[in-house]
Order: sequence, then structure tokens, then C-alpha cells
Amino acid sequence: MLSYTEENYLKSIYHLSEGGTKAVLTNEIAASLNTKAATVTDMIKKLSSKELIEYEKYYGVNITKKGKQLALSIVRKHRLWETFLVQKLNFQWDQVHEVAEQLEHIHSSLLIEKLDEFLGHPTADPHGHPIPDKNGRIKQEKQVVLKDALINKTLYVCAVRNGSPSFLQYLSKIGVQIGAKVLVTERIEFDGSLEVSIKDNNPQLISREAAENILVKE
Amino acid sequence: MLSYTEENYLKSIYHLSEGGTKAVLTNEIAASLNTKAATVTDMIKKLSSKELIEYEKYYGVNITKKGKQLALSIVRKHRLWETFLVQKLNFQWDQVHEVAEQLEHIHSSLLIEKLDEFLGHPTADPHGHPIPDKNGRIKQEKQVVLKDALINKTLYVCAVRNGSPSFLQYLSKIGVQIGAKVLVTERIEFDGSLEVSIKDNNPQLISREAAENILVKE
DNA sequence: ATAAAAGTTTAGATTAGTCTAAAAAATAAT
DNA sequence: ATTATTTTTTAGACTAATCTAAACTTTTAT
Ligand SMILES: [Mn+2]
Ligand SMILES: [Mn+2]
Ligand SMILES: [Mn+2]
Ligand SMILES: [Mn+2]
Repeated sequence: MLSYTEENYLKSIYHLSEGGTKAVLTNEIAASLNTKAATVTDMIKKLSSKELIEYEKYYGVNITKKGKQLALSIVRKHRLWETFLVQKLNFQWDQVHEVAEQLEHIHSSLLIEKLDEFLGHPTADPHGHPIPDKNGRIKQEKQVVLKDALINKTLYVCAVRNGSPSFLQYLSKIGVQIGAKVLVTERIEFDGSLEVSIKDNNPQLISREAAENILVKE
Repeated sequence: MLSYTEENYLKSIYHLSEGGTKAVLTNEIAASLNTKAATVTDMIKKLSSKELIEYEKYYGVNITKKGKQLALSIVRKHRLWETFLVQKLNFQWDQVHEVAEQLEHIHSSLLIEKLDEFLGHPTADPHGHPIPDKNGRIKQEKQVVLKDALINKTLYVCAVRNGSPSFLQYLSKIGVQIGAKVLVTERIEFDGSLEVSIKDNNPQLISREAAENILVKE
């Protein structure tokens, strides 16, 4: 069984390697976990000896199949708990991440399967992120970054890329939530900001920065 | 903020001091936490320096007001989680303790208040143990050990004293659950075993040992 | 009252996780 | 192709929690 700390390292390595194909670097892990490179070097040796990652000195790490399965089970727990907090306990979507960081480390397969059942086998968490199933499979739907969306095409918000409370609170304030209808009415060349109509309301400006962190689908 | 380990020691000391008035001894703590006396000595020094207990060398410890409040908040979390697992996730009463041992250490007052609300402010957990309220207050009802119950008096099971899975499974098998109607039809002098009618069924024998671990009320 | 037994504390060691500072390797710049 | 910079690893130290073995106190038995 992995310790709380080992689980956090493994999950972080999994997220850093998502999408990309290159090895994950020591400093990247250190930055993502707010720790020091020397500490990371020790830990990746340990995870490597457990065959959860492959480590080549000075070149970084790659997650193994076994490591990925384990990481996915932690991600599954994290996202199921976030869903529980929002759907059953009426948390706001900006309040759940920190608590889920703790809850994801509870060890009980019975608990997680019963929780999944209780929630009706959800496929996405409150931020639109996919929830891996019991076998670690993820249902990925095609989505596009709002920044790159076509002008005057009706779209629906399906996920956020940045889960920071301040960003989520801002989104709530302007009416952006998962499922919300959005329409880009104009793209400002100068700074990349967008004029967007949210839920058929009067168009308002959002920054390029914000538009890069909102995912939409048709 | 207390560590996972400090919380377990404090809770254990609280439970060992419940009822009794004498100081809690090093070996009692060691036994209850499956650790060694030397380890306990170190930890009680730490808890003492945090003013959660009062420690007199060679004579044991007493929990302080501050320590008791903290212990009660952990007990509250433990019992609310057990209630959640049984009432919402359909766990059996013999499956919840181990998981609650982990869940009780999640730090989030928002979480626990919302959970309490979600469960409808329950006053007892699945084993009939009282759930302290937000302020640490416990609603104690008068109850008697089944072993000492009057003959042929209708009573209702209100709690168990021993939460081991094997005992709880045995109780489930013979129909004893919280709220079940029971009637002691005869007390066997020889070994203290009781003949008991459970839910108006034919009387059956239960051991003195079992009868000492079942609490009933009128 | 003294000796034996039981219980508790101290001393010294170990493991997990962390850090800083120095050494080594890889990458970038002249 | 050397040199300078950046990144990574190693070395050594620290804290929390744990253990065993030895020393010390208290309690019990003679
Ligand atoms: Mn999250
Ligand atoms: Mn975590
Ligand atoms: Mn319990
Ligand atoms: Mn616990």
C-alpha cells in the first residue's frame, strides 16, 4: 500500500505526463508539489523501486502501466468525492478541491464503489473533468478551448482547465457554469480578449487568459 | 493542527478516561493503540506540552478541557461518518468502523457541518453511540446492560458496547439490531447466560459475555 | 522492612519525509 | 571547443513516529 505522500507524487507525475509524451522532469514535480528537487529525487527512486515509474538519472521519469493504473484510481477517488461534495452536500465548485485532496487518500475499495453507486456512476466531476471508471478507463469527449472557438457558433461549457478558487468564483459571477450556453460574438485582435454572450445575456468581455481556461463543445 | 497520530492518541485517552475518574496509564494507552509503552511516553509528553493532557510522571495522564473538546470533535466526525456509511451508502454496521477511523481525520469544518445537515443532525451512530453536537455536547439517555435487565420486561436495544465485526455479525444473525424489541425470559444461574425473546420470536440463549455488551432501554 | 515483580521512563537506533549546501551532469552561450 | 548557466544528484542534517534494551519507580509479596 502506498503512503499518502507516495500517492501525491504518483498522481502529480501522472498529471504532468498527461497528453505529453516526454519524460517528466524533477523540477516540474518539485514545482507542482511545492517541494525541493532534492526531495523529489529521493522519492522518485522509491517509486521507481516499486516499479510505478521508470527513472533515468538526469533525464526524468515515465509512468509505468502499473503506476498509471494506481494514479487513475486516485484521480477517480478525487473526482468522485468532489462530485459528492457538490451534488449531495451542496458545496460550491470552488470549495471542493482542497477537501478532495484529503479524501482521495482514504483506502477502501468498498467505500469508493458504494460512493460511485450512490452518485449514479457519474462520468465527470464538478469541473467537467472525466471520472475514470473502476478499471481506469476514461471517456474523453471532443472539446475545444473557448479562445479558439468559431465566432457566432452556439457552444456549451463542458470543463475548466484551471481549478483555482479565484478563477472558479469569477466564472460563477459572470454566469459560466458547466453546461452553460455560450456564443463568442467578437474576438478582439489587440489582446485576444473575447466578447461572449453567456446564457443569451448581453455580450461581455472576457480576457484571453480566461478564454484559454474554458473548454466548450457543440 | 494535530497530526493523524496525535489525534488517535488523544481520542484513545479520551475514551479510556470516559466514565472513570482515575488517571489513564501509559500501558492502557499502549494496549489500546497497539504500540509500546516507550512510544506512548514520548507522545504524552508532546500532548502535554500542547496542554491537551496533564501528565504526571509514573502516575498517568488526565485530559484537559481543551483536549476533551478536541477529542469530542474527532468522535463527532467518526460517528457522523459511520452514520453516513450506513444510512446513505448501505454499509452494514460491522463494516464501518475501520473506514471511519480514516475519515475522522479529514480536516474541514465546512465538510462536517454539511455532512451533519445532510444526515439530518443524527444523535446516535449505527452502534447506538451518541454523536456529540457542534459544541461537543452529548445527549446521554439512561440505559442498562442487558445482563442486568429485569425478567419479562419489554425493552429495546439502544446500543452495543463492543463494536468488533464478529460480535456485530453475530448480533445481526440472531436479529439484534438497534431498536429491536427484547424480553429476557430467564436468567441461567449457572453461567449467567440469558434466555431472550428477540422481536417476539421464540426465546433463545445468549451468553453472559454477549449480554454484557448489549445496552437496552425501556 | 526487604526483596521481587510490574510498570514507566530514558537511551539509542531506525524509517519516512523533508531541507540546505556542495558536487556532478547536461545544456546554452560565447 | 571552451566556458558559463541551469538542472539534477549526493551528502549530511533535522523532525515525527516508532522500536528494543537498560535504568528507574512504584507496587506487591514475603
Ligand atoms: Mn480537484
Ligand atoms: Mn492528495
Ligand atoms: Mn467506530
Ligand atoms: Mn483514527
